[in-house]
Amino acid sequence: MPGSNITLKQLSSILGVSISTISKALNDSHEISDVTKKRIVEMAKLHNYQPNKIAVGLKSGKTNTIAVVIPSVQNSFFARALYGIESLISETNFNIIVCLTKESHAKEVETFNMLSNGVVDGFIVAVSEETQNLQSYDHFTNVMENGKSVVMFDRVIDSVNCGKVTTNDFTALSEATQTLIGSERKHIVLLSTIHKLNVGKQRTQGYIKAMNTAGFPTVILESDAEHAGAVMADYLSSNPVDGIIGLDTDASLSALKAVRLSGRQIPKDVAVIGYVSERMAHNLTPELTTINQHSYTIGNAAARMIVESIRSKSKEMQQVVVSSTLSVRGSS
Amino acid sequence: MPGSNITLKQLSSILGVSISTISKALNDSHEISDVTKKRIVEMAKLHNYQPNKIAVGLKSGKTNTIAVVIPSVQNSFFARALYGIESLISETNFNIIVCLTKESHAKEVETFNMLSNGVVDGFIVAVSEETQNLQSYDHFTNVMENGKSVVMFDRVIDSVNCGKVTTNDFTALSEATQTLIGSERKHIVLLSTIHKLNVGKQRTQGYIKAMNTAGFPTVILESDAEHAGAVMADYLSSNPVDGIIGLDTDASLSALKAVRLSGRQIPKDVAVIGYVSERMAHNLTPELTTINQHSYTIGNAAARMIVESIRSKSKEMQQVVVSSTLSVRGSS
DNA sequence: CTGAAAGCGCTTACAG
DNA sequence: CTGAAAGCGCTTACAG
Repeated sequence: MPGSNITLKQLSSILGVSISTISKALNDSHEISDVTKKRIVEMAKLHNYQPNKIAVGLKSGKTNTIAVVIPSVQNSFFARALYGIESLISETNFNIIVCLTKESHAKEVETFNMLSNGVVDGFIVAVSEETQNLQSYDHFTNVMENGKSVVMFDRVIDSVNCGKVTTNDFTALSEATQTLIGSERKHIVLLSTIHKLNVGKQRTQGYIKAMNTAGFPTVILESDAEHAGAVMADYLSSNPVDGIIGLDTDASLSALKAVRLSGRQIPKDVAVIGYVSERMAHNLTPELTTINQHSYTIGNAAARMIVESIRSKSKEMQQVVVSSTLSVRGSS
Repeated sequence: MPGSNITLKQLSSILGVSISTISKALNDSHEISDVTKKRIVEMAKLHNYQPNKIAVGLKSGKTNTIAVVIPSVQNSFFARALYGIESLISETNFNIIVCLTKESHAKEVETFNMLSNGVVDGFIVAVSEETQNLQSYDHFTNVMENGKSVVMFDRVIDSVNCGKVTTNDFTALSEATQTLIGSERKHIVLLSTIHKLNVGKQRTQGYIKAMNTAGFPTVILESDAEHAGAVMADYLSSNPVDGIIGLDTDASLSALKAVRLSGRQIPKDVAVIGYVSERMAHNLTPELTTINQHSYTIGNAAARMIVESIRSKSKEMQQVVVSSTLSVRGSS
């Protein structure tokens, strides 16, 4: 079908029937007789008629589009969560617009303002680091006041009253720490490059709790991603260490490398547990024991929640927790 | 500002000025006097007026939205290419809709049909494996006939006359092979899990060319991702091998593992070159020599191309090649 | 310089 | 059962 897409108006002049009748027929209205319905549907198919979504959106006030606002897609957690979101959404009549904030508050605010009027029906968001630090949440409440649904996942703000999907970070870390303690480790170090994020704080608390319960001193090393390896190496050079927990991918990989360079054996001398993707865990030497966040499931749950929220227009906000699990491999 | 977004109509009744005047004032038309312009702009700001993008889109026939249709976002190449696309797009007044085909032809076709009428102005696409196999390209030509711009990257169809961003796969492989030959390797094996893709075929040709020139026999092992390790191990167990090139991430990781399990040393006994992300390359033991595709640059170029194409409405299609480079690390 | 009118492509009360 | 009219929120010729 060359040329631009055919419209109801054009169809109307072809068929000699009014636009309203055509619209109703194509939407299978009971008002229209089966005979004309059939005629219209056939002609529409012949001309490959596709309703203009923009026009439908303007009329209905719904766009069937959801914004996914996340810090990055390089991070395997977000990549896989996005996959989970997309998988669920693609089974509905919604589309997703993806916006990457790169941890910038300004970018996040701009995105919300840009999309809130007419472009999307709701937002799935993992809050940027900068927004968490600035504690500036007006862009969330503004769009909610304008009737848009909001669901946060992983990076969540307690004080904003929206849908939430999280993981049990506190418990996951406390259990992982207990596992190390159970295998006779005493000098367990925590390495983190995400101490500024709420998730990082939660995880750290879980570690502290388990260590306190066991009566062991806590050692918490915090650094940016670039220097994590050096920080770890430095500590290793003059302290006893028989266990390390990496709180995020950068910390985990840095820890492995630092131990390797120090000449110690994993897991004989030092056991390591970390956060990396399944695929990477399998390809490290030795394979890394990981805390698995089930990112796909988290994304899926967030998508399901926002679709339900938009469809039901209900104001009550759900909260879902997807538990992390420990996948024990060669490093512990 | 509680309640729903304010419209020109509401602004009009507040200010006692016609809708047309307000529209012109906000679009800074020279037709409007500075005095009223100022009054209107101030009031609009006070009420946090945001133009309804859907209405603007319907009127103008432009949506300022671009579809990015890719097989996956788990694959680090596509994740990083998407990052490159998003980075450029976010500096313009365009948005991106992301759709993941999971290598399914049906999903790809559905996406193009769904978005072609009114939702997006153009498509950036990396063609799915199934579409390449079926050689069924009508969904591309249809949207182009409807006036939408199309830019393909990485996964490209020669016979479709659209914008294209590719890499020099043939040359990159032939150079990588020559590098191994230059360091006295003779028995160089190619391992691939992407032999069904055009990129895979191109790369393989580059390898064959270099081996033929050197007068060495080619050995090409093809497998799905799941069995690549076993295929490689099997070959290693009864043949001389002093070099391996992995044509994709799965093949590269499988090759490393198979060599390791065979007890041979990398790079002393067997040199390995592969395709994995920079980050993963650094965290493998030994660090992997890689062919670096510059995915960010590729995504960036594709995004720039489609924005230019939409803005200029020109029909002439560009073709850009972003060269891959060899990053030599410990494995070769 | 300002405003009334038409129109983008639809849907949906309301008449007939 | 079919159609004319209004309207979603804008922009832009065209009048005045």
